[in-house]
Amino acid sequence: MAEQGTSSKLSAPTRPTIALPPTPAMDSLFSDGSGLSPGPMTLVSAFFSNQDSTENRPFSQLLAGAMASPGYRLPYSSMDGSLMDVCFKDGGEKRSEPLNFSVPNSALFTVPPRLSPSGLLNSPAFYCLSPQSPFGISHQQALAQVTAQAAIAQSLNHEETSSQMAPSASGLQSSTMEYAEASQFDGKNQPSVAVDKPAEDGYNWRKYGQKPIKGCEYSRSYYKCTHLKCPVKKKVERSTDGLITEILYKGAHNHEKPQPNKQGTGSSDGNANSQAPELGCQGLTGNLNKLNAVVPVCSNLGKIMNLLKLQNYLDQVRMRNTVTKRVETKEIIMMNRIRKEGMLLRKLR
DNA sequence: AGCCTTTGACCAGCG
DNA sequence: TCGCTGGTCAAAGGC
Ligand SMILES: [Zn+2]
Repeated sequence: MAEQGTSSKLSAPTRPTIALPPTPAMDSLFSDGSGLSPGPMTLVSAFFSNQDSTENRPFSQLLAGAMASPGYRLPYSSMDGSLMDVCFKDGGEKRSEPLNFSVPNSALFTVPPRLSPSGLLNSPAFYCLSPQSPFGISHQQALAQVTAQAAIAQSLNHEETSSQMAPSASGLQSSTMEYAEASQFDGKNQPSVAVDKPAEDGYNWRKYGQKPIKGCEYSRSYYKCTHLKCPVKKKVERSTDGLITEILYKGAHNHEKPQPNKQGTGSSDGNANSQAPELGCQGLTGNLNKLNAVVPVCSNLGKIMNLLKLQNYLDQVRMRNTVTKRVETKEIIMMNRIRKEGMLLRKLR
């Protein structure tokens, strides 16, 4: 498809992608709340930013900035210290260059300390950070390692706390059902090889195709949500070295995230990462969605509502993190072992 | 047994 | 019409 080619190529040819899964919460965040209506395919990308320019602003200023600026973006700070810049854009619009560089006046703000870094660990953004896996292992093994990497990254990163967020206003009001992220990172604390599993977003995915694209410079994997009658698909684009360069979601889930004990039956996507039930926040989110349906998102009030939903989502992420850690224990052991082996290999060389 | 990934084939859109 | 590219199907095999 034409709309994704430009973004992936220019965004980060050799850089991993992080995914922002279309969870209902996120759907409510970045859509008009209409829910399931599948609009025209839209390309939205996110990019890591190498630069560490950070304007630390409280959440209150975040609100002010959102109301004042026509567009804003969401740079997350990844666990390995790299900065992940998440951008959203209205549907239908093709983009030929990273948004980070095209929105000079965007309001940058810091993620409240309540989120980072532990909360960020399980954020959709961070889900995508983990996929670079390492060692050319099987999907199943990689799946397990995805979460392990997250935990390890957390353990290795105590100093990195700066996180910026500045979602595009147009993105927040976008009703499109497909979005993508591309990213880059320094890779210092990351395994050098990507994993086939693109992201742990809490849903179960079944791969149904893979195609070499762009003259075999990239390969694209196609996934479907395994939930019954769920139309959501995602495409994961990887460079030749296996690093994820782009992830595209299409459609909206017509179901909640599977419960931890229902996620897959053992060996597939989304199993490694348990999800806490999105209780507590769900009601508020739902109410906000209803409000949003009444209040046009283009208005300041609409923007505020979106930001409240964003804050709400971050709260969910924080809650989820506590549950995930337990599940990750085994993977942590495995990853530590693999890392030791990697260090031995390096010494041998 | 069930669900997954892999992979070649097939199809549609486009220039 | 032809060739290219992207998206999907489905058989085969693995876990
Ligand atoms: Zn689904």
